[in-house]
Amino acid sequence: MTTNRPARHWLMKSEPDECSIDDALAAPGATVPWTGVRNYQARNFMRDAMQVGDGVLFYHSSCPEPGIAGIARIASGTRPDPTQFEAASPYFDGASKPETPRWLLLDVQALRKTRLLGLPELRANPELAGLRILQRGNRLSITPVEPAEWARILNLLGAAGDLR
DNA sequence: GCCAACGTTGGC
DNA sequence: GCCAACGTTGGC
Repeated sequence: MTTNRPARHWLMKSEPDECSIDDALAAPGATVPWTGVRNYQARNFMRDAMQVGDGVLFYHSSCPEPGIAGIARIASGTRPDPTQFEAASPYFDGASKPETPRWLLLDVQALRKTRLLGLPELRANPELAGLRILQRGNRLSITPVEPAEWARILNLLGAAGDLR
């Protein structure tokens, strides 16, 4: 309805035990379905704001060295996350019905692995002080990244040349 | 393993 | 609709 796009860049958390940047790169087409989002705010980002081609910072969380581990892109629109209907899945949601799926996913295509840009280094950059991931108590698994933040991070990763 | 912070649930 | 209790997240 509006032509405004609030964000073109995102940070997406993944536990490397579940899906690391290496796992994503090794997947067919380097593309993985982003299963397991069970938070309404994150779901709404996928549903309402994220578009094919948007840039993604691939973040490793809940691991010995949390931080940005790679660059990816949004590779599809949303569709229902099948794991919500699988009783054996840790992501099972018995309250969600196939006629009205509650949870969505989209495909994420890994573009490249980077050096690990860890939290201490992120915090050391005043330009990145506004990063949602650095805010106290932030738990959102998908957060928007401002254009200046994206540019700064790609710079730190030495990837500014070949990726917008 | 700890614990602060947050989201969700459910009784009222 | 309030809010306490509970479960989860995630860095340390």
